[in-house]
Amino acid sequence: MPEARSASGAQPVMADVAALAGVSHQTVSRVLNGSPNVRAQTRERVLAAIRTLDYRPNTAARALVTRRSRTLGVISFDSTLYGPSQMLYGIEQAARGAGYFLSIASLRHQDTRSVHEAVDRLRDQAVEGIAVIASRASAMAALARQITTVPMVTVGPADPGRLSGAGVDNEAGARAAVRYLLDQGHRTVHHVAGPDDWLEAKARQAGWRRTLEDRERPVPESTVGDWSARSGYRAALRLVDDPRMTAVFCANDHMALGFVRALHERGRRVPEDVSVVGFDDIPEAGFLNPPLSTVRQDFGELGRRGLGLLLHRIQFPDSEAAGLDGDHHVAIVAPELIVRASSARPDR
Amino acid sequence: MPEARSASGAQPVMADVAALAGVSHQTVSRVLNGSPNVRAQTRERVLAAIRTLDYRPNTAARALVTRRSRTLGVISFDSTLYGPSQMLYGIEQAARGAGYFLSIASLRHQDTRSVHEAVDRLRDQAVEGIAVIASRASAMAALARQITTVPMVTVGPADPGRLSGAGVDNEAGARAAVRYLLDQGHRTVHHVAGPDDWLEAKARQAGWRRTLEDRERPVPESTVGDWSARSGYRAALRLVDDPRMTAVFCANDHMALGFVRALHERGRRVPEDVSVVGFDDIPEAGFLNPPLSTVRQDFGELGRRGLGLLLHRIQFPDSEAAGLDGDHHVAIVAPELIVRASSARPDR
DNA sequence: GAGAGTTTTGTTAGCGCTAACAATACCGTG
DNA sequence: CACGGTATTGTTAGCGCTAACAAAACTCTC
Repeated sequence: MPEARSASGAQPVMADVAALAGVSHQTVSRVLNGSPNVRAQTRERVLAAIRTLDYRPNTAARALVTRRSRTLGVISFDSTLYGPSQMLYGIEQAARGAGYFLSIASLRHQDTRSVHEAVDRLRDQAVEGIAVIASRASAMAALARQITTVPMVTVGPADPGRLSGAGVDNEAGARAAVRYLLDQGHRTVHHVAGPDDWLEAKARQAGWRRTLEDRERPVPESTVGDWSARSGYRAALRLVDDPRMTAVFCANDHMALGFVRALHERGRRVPEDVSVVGFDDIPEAGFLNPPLSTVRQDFGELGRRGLGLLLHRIQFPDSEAAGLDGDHHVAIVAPELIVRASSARPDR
Repeated sequence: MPEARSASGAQPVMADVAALAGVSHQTVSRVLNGSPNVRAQTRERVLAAIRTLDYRPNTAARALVTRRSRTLGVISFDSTLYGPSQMLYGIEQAARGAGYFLSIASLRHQDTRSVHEAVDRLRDQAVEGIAVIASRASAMAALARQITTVPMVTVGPADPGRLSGAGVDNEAGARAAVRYLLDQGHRTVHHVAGPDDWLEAKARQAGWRRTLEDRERPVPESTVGDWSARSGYRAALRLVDDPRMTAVFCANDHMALGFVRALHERGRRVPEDVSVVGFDDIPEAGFLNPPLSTVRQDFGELGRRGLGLLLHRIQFPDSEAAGLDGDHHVAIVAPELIVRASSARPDR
């Protein structure tokens, strides 16, 4: 006979299901957890009872006894950038596919303290792993220093030597962009870099610089922006009067479009007078005025790959045993140059 | 004397802290939960022990006994749109401020089944409330129909009569844009709408249409896009040869920029030949070619307001007692017209 | 059809915490 | 200094579940 509780309005518990199905609660648990040692007929009865009561196992009770929260955490940033939200989506998909819940902690600042707070917040939640969509060298360093038993990966820039993670080969992307511009016949290529402290910015700048050096071209001073269209606009105002500037590689698309805008205002045509190449391939890049040549990164894939790495690490904790200097697995995703109308041969 | 466990490498538990501080575990619990009836000196001893052991309360155990998960859920969508990620960020901030964890469930499709799956997923996690960043009328209807004891709010479009939520007054924004264009001297205003099924799209279209009707202007057939720059581009190709088209109101900025691009390709100047106004005010809107006039919405504020509503609902469950047709609280955020260079008086 | 092996099911304990109550310590008063 | 009241601390039970073991119910063999 069913327990008294079963009729009440409260959430049904396992005992209610057991009573309705005429079995012990342990048998219900076995059905729920896919134990093979349950008679098919019994399983059916239990499943029917579960449906009847619309029973849902209590996650907290389960987590308490199994010591597994089945939750992963993501640390992300306030950002109007296109990339992070795409990566988050990729991560969410992968987490769901693997049967994990996903909890997020976003940061206003990428400083050490905010990062620690976010990690603490997720640890309080007993997440089994953390994916970090971070990019500031300082933030990454803070993470690497924070001793934690929770597996962690980074998603975004490839940062070999610190934490494992999935990253785009930013340097290769930058090289491809610069090489292409030089091949078009430009004497050299100017650069609008991202903020100093960002790994992506550094890698893209390094790729730009090395390509010029390899080909023995003059290396103009690079300008630093903050990823925003506004900062690209400002950078252009500083460079626009230099007649030797015929090609610019901007560290992201938003700065590139701001750059283009300023050139336009000052009467320098794109691409006839100046070629501009961006980075990211935001969805609207092909519909800007003019359509923007850029380097495409597959952010969704990045998120999925990063999460794959994290899951692996959760499953085989020993793979991290090597420690901080060990072989951190880094999944490198190759970027792809997309040529559109904002770049061309120099017009002379 | 400390329990045997305390020396082991495992996570410390409350009993370990109690042993170290020389009190009962209940006193530790009291300190943790801010009970006033603890002697200051005792509290200090306990806090010291907590720090020494780096103790963190077990969320699962807590949730099990209190029946509160201290977790909220967000349902969001795969989207390259600027709005959703901003709203998510606003929500996260507000949730953190209120001491809640935030769990996300994203959807590939906005169909009924996906929506139900997402809700189930969050319910499995025992979230105390759900914020939905949704916009499809069908998805919203599915939500409203899904009987759940979990409080729910929507964030994004104002949808009075169904679920409570925070929304932008899209119709007012559209009216402002159209009124402005008419005031500039345009005979009428064309419209590129968002997808049929989206509430924002409907509201903006309604605002556009009514404003024209109020002023007894001809109402051109509107074109439907999918929010993407590409669809704006295509819409423009269909309209570009109509010489009577001198002003266009696009339902979002991405379509607007695609629209501008197509006009440019076909040799129609913006704003001299055609004025274009968008909606959203994406951060780069001011740096497009030409800078885009648009209607600004404060997505972050929207997220915060929505979450505020949700928290209220969690605290006072009765406020929803009115049922589906009752007084749903809707926080309306007013949008703001931003005039830039993509719009002007008709040039004739 | 008895015995050994294999499924299938049931019973018990306990995960780490808070709620409820019980017990003590402390306070000022008459 | 005994007393009632209050502030502080301790004890016990149980949240809903799974793990470990125990018991029962089937097999199959000879």
